[in-house]
Amino acid sequence: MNASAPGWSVLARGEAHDVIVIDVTGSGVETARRNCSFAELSRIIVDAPSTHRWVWDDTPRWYPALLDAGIEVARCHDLRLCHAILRDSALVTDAAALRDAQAWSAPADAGTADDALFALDDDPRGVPDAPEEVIVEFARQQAAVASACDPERLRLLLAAESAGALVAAELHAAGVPWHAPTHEAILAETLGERPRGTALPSIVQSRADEVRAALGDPTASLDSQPKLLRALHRAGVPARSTSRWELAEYDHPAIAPLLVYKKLTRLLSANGWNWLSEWAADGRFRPTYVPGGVVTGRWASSGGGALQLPRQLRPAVRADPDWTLIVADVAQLEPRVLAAMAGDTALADAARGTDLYEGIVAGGVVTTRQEAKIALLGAMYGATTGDSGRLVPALRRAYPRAMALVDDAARIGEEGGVVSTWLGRTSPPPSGRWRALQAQASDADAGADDDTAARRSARDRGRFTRNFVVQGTAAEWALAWLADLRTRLAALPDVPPAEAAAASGPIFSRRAHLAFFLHDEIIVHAPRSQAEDAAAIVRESADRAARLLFGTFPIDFPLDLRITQDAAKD
DNA sequence: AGTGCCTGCGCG
DNA sequence: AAAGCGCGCAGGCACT
Repeated sequence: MNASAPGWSVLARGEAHDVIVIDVTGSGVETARRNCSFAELSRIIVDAPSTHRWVWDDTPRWYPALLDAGIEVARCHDLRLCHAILRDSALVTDAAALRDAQAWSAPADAGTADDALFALDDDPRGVPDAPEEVIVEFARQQAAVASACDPERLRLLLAAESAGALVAAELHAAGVPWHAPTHEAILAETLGERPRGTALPSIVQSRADEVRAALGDPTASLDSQPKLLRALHRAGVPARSTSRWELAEYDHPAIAPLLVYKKLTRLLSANGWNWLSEWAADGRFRPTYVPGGVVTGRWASSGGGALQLPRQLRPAVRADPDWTLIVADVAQLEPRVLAAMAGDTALADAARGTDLYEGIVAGGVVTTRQEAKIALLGAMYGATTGDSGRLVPALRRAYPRAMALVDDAARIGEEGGVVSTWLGRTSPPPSGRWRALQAQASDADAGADDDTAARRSARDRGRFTRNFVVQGTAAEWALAWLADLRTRLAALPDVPPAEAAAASGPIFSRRAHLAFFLHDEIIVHAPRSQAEDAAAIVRESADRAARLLFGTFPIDFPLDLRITQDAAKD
């Protein structure tokens, strides 16, 4: 390889455990091919310029092993993720070849995360990794991009999505610094001392006793929804469900301790001592992130409930000694994205300060911040009734362009069409079942029930496509933020070995690194000496993401950012 | 014993 | 059953 020329290399798996490195031009023309060992591959990657792009079937099958060996990859093209985008994108004029290549439509498989590359058993349930198939798929994708009506946007999306795959692997490798003693203290204070065996912690048991006493039913089951419902009925509480919101409606002495009991058992079962020993025993919480796991382009996760960490446990996210956390989230990401997409300067004006909702109040559209918030959420989610639905018309008058964008997306969805994000991720077409339901309702002999069901499913789909364009574009903004952030953090110098945070692994123990990501929020774990630099990078990356997506349109994405020891909200 | 659905609740 | 989007997970339960 000519180390000075930015380029592309396709990586594939050869016989036994060797790797086939195929140098290609950006348009997919093959220029050189060779076999190598893992050690040789590591050397090739380290020696390549940072602009070189590594093309591979599936990031979780390559990158974890490289990270373990201390090798970082600057740029990649993840064929599985990009296939899914290109196959469905409305920007692509001819996706037939991609749709025919069904082997590339394998869903993300968390089981490939830790083992697949160089594993002894090769039972790849995922996408193909043989050289010929990988090369052909790459060529298909390059052709699809070239044929698109806006190739640059798609290239941006594919690069961002692939960078996200790298970030996901890095987040897993580095982990969230987790302070078990703090977690245990929260559990002890909230639930009571950890019991032996299967007994309930003392405070949980006390609340259960109170509920049963108030019900006059010493054997009432509190954990089985149907049994609890019957016990409530016997005690004169005619609830139809056992959800918190409904139970709170009733005035009965069992309700208050029951609501507490439910809250405590939730903490116990979701993030109790078992969770701690299973997921954070070594001082790091390492969830498996699943880039592209949500149709809108958001990430999903599997294992440990990474995307549901209760705020209550945030204090347990704590920097290592001599390190700090930079905790940053975007204020009102989705409405800002909507303003920019729609070119709605009135909404962008409202967003000018730090609080978009206050901006809407200041514009006289509604009278309180709370109203502004539920109105805007209602507009993006498709609320039609209640407080939210009532306030939406005021928004429609004040911000006609933004509202037209989401209203159009909803109408298209109701009619069975597809909608796209800013960079070209396109919603899936309606299912056969959905189309059949609509067709049935328009039959001459359709009954009123058919009609009702069809209208309802049409509106359901409209709310989905309405939200898709906003949620999906917000996810693109977040990917752009992450991509720039990881690159710039990677350029920070290593700190002296004495300051290393050993649990973060061979790469991330020595400099600031991403530790957590959740839709519109990131946590960076940084040596104290790098905290200010890293925080500046976090802010600058947000600005660069805004410009990358929306150019000169006057919208900003202010961060709530703090440099702290732990992630508790202060 | 394994599966798949339902309810409920955590997160954005 | 929080009006309205997107998720994951635990526990119970009905089914095979």
